[in-house]
Amino acid sequence: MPKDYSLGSVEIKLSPLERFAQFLQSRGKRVTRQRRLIVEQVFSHHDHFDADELIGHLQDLIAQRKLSRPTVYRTLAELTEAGLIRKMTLSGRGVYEHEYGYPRHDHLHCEICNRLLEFQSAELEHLVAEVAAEYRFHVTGHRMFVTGICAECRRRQGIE
Amino acid sequence: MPKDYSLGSVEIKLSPLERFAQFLQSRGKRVTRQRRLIVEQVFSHHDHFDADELIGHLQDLIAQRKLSRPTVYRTLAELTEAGLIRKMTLSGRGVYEHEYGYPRHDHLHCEICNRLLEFQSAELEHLVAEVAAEYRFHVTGHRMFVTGICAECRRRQGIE
DNA sequence: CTACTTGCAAATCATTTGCAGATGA
DNA sequence: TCATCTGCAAATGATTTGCAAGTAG
Repeated sequence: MPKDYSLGSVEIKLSPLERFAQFLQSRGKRVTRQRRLIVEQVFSHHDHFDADELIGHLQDLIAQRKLSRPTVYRTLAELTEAGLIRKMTLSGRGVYEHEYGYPRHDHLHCEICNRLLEFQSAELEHLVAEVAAEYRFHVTGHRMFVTGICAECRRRQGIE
Repeated sequence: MPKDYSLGSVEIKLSPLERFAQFLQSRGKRVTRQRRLIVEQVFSHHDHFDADELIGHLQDLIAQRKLSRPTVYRTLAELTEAGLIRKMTLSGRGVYEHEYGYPRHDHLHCEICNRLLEFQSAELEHLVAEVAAEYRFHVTGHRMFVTGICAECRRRQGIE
């Protein structure tokens, strides 16, 4: 029987915005219009994104000067600190994904379409623990990227 | 019996410089004094390094204008392309390690001392293959980073 | 009120590039 | 010879910062 590497979701008690508000409050920071707008856009759909893509989605607001590029960067950093999103670096630029409400997972990165597929593996977690024990290393996290070509791109390449 | 995650070395028939010369030739490129100096420094000891550290070691030569910063970057790119070294990105900046003459491995990254420990795991390779098969993903490589605190730093922290 | 925020413009910082002179095969 | 290289200075591009004006609590 093949194992299931797919992802479900994790139950959450607060909306991302509520959770962020909580974080901000605990830091003596304020819930501003800009921060609200950004959180809403970020959590409007589950996807990996970089700062430019996010800014692209917020283009209108930026054109109307309701929001600026630096504020987007500042807020992304806060969301990361708050644990709402997770930041990784792909070929030099920051890439983000939801952390709040999503289970821990790792990635398959397609070199052709640049997409990130997610998978979960209990064995991997176990293996990490085993290696760490051997090195007397205290694990706080891990990040695994498998690079290659996804099924779709392989098919497409086969055709072309 | 605990498993062995440590690394040996891989037998090589050519010195890094010879191998690089071969690569350069195949590309119609030249073996210059600068490229020689850089390869020699890079392979003078097994370690992880970034461009600045390497440039630091070559400081004298740079001061004497026998070598320049852009040439170091250019040569690092060529060495990577040649498969002599492997490039990774750690918090935004490029970090390199020997690939030629060293077995495939993954890393434990200490958040305190910033050191990279290497480990090898056949199980990990196997796991990657298994997950990839499930996704019909064609693997070309993988990169795994376990982050945490190394034994030395834990001891030091325990003391302080 | 007033400390935290923001937009703007300018600064950073690692890395890259254009180009005229230098050099390896 | 002469195409490839190199150093220099300047460009890049993502991200960050200083600062005066705006605003949440």
